[in-house]
Amino acid sequence: MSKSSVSKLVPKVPGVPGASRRQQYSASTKRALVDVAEELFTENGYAATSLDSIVAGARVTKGALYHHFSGKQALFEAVFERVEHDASRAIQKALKGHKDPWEKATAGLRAFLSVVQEARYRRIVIQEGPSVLGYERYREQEERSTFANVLDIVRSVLAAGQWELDEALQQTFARIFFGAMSSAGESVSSAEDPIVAAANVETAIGFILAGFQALAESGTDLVPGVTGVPDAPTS
Amino acid sequence: MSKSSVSKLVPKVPGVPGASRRQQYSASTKRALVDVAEELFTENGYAATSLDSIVAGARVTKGALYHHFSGKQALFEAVFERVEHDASRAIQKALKGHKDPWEKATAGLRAFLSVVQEARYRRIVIQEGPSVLGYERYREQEERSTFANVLDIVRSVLAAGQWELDEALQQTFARIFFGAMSSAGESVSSAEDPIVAAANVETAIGFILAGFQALAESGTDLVPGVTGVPDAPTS
DNA sequence: TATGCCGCCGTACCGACGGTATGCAACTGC
DNA sequence: GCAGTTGCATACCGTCGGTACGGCGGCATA
Repeated sequence: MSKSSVSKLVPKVPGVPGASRRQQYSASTKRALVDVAEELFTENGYAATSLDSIVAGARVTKGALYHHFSGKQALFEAVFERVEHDASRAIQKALKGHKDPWEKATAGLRAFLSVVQEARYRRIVIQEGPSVLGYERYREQEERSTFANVLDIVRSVLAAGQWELDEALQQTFARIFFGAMSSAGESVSSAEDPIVAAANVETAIGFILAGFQALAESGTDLVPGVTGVPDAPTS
Repeated sequence: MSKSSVSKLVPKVPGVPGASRRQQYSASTKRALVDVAEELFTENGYAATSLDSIVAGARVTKGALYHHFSGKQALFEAVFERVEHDASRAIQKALKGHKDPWEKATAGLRAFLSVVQEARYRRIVIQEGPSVLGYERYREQEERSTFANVLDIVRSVLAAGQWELDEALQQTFARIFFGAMSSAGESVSSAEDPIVAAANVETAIGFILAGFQALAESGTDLVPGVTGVPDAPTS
């Protein structure tokens, strides 16, 4: 398998019909490279995928690859951006129409759990993203897409609880939930029965949200814990 | 810098005084390899660290390396195990003496936040661990050390709330908290001011724990959410 | 003490991979 | 038609992980 998804040589870039013939061909090969790269990166990982195998799958040569991308990492980043973009779109779609923050959070949770079960998202974004791109670059990429969705949901929930938190603390909450759901999603996908595992995750997160609701109804305030977490040894 | 930590050629393995001269030499070089590897992996990452630079730092050759390890990945795994082991010990030490589950959780949280600020733990365990070892191997390594501590804490908290959950759900809670704290720790370390960032994390997690307490006092039960999260498209 | 053995490690080498330099052919604007 | 540019192929290089093999030296045995 895996050869079936390789795009045809015939240009078919319907998004840019006004482009010249040359530009259409160029966009077609570039797209073919990203397609094949996404497939192979997902299947074998970044390090185990050779550029030769990618260009062979796209039926071009390394000359074409290095014409469109500055190197292997840049190609990975193009794949990364597309996967992130698709994921973010899917989540946004699921959020649409929900007004109640708690329902919104539940819908977002389910959408995220669905996204995180895609092999390409787990492999490319969660597993290899931080390692290949470096954490800094990984973070700034992700903050413009999926993480932004999580942050949006978190803001809604916090606003529903009448808590007024500064920007940094909201970001912290979003980080926590994002990390929690990424890790949970990873374990869901590798579970024997992903269905019940996903249900467990939903139960657990739902329980945490229920705790938020309980605190909101009782009017409990946030107590800052400036108790001073010791910083790490400089080793 | 970085050359200062390279061990001397003279054997100095005080842990095994009964060993023969040969064995001492052997253990010394093996230890030197792991030391240098840990340092270089932490500083430059796995892929950007060549075996030549490692053996040069340890003042041996590749023959020695391949005598002690089956390859680069095995060497990384040795480093990984040691870093994980140290981290787990540090957390266990912090947990000692605490009887109240909530205090225990707070102490564990602080210990973890401290550990996760070590550059070697973030780089080797969190960032590159899943990518280099593969998620399966990463998980089984980690479940014997740091994750076990988190699971222990989670069990305590859940037991304090009188909730009787099955094993899978407890593991799910632990996964969630582990991922949350890993992600949070990563952002703490890369923050402009890690001190206040750590305080924010403590506040946020503390708030979630407060929600647990509120639910425990009100006797709220866990409602399983078998509402069926849709599984991913097979792409 | 002599000797055979084997653990420990050095040397030399290989194939594969990421990256680069260069050339050329096809398309485009004039 | 013609020069210039774009898009890509070909050939090549340096580096890296990994392997084959040899030898030196400690160590148990007679």
